[in-house]
Amino acid sequence: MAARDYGQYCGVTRALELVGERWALLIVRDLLVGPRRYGELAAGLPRIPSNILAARLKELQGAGLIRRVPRSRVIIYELTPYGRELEPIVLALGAWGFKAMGDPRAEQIITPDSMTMALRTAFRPDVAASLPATAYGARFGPAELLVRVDGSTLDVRRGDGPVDLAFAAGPEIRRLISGELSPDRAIATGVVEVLRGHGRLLDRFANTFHLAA
Amino acid sequence: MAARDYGQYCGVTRALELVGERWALLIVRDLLVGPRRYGELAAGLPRIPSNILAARLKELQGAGLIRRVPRSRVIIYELTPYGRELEPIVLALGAWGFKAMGDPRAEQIITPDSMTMALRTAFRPDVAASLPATAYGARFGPAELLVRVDGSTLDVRRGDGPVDLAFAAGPEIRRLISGELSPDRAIATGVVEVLRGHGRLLDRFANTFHLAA
DNA sequence: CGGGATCCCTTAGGATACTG
DNA sequence: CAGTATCCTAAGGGATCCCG
Repeated sequence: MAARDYGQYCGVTRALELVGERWALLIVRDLLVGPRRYGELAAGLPRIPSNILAARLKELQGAGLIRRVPRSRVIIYELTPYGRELEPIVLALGAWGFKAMGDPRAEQIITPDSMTMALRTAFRPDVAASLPATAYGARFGPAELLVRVDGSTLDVRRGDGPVDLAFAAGPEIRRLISGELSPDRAIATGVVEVLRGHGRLLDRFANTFHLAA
Repeated sequence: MAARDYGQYCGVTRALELVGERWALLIVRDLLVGPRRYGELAAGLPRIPSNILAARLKELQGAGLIRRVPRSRVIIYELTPYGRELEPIVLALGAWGFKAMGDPRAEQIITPDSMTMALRTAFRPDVAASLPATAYGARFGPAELLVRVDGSTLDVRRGDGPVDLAFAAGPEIRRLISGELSPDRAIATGVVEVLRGHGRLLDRFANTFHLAA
């Protein structure tokens, strides 16, 4: 239960003792999107063995990063304030790792929560502030996200709703975010399929969400 | 050799595949201080098995984070630009982990490189800019650091030199950095032992280096 | 002596099945 | 649905040895 320690009195080692174990930071990533039930976490991390998920949840709880809250017959896990302080770090790791993402391999999936965090990472509030409020419906495989940008604020949630532009895309969306692929070509090559609204709005999307590659 | 993957197409998972393995980020931490030889890395990470150190160095090299440079009969390891981009992340992890550091346990050590990174984490350039240039000689157990603050720049290196204030301290120095312990009381209780110069300068030190607990 | 490689053993982690 | 229990593999730990 006590995580393996590094034997050093150092902030970095302490941090790694708390969230350095395999899967731990991915659980945090998903909980940053919102409180989740055990089954939801398992669904968002399809390759995690259930015993490991259970063990990590206990460790994170013991470390004061998450709370286990019974809510009307079901149990939900949510981040404590201390756990939520990891948000900038997780986002920074996402931006850093983004640069090393090659092309997607067949077995690699995109989950709603990971995509939500990716959008948060790529969001450019200053750019968004100068654009009209826009709602996007983004479908990535089975994940349907409602992305609302209003001024410099971003709200991403699951499900759909009234949107200005609805589109479907595969993992190749990465090349749109990185600027390797223009919105025009993304549509022309079928990387992005416009479902509703005018394709021109994909320009706005690409301007609002951008990450260096 | 290929790190175990998470099966997700996501920046965070990619980052963890590159630096999420045990010890990896600590190697990066030490290399952020400067290029190091194999033996120096091993000395700074006393509990790492040598086969693991060798394996991590190969993985980090394969991932393009570090370079293996032969230099006049010896081999040194240094970060690539991509590896150096981890600096803000490592510092942020250090600051976050700092809050969860309890009191030091007997077997926990302080290494020169970890202390250097801790000072970088705690450094407040804006505060320093309004103070006179100052050189500190800080001894933490066996580690002797020369800490030079000039305007908003910080330079930490090993060894000593001409300083305005020289002091020795144990791991309890943490409580000075966090503000739990005033400089006066740090000296009075023996947490900090002034070796040279005027103890008043410890005020300046505590103002220059501060981390929330 | 620096820079590893090898051996053996322990334990975390993965796959799967099972239970309150 | 929310986890345990079990079994097995592979990564990590510790010591020692090797090679240029």
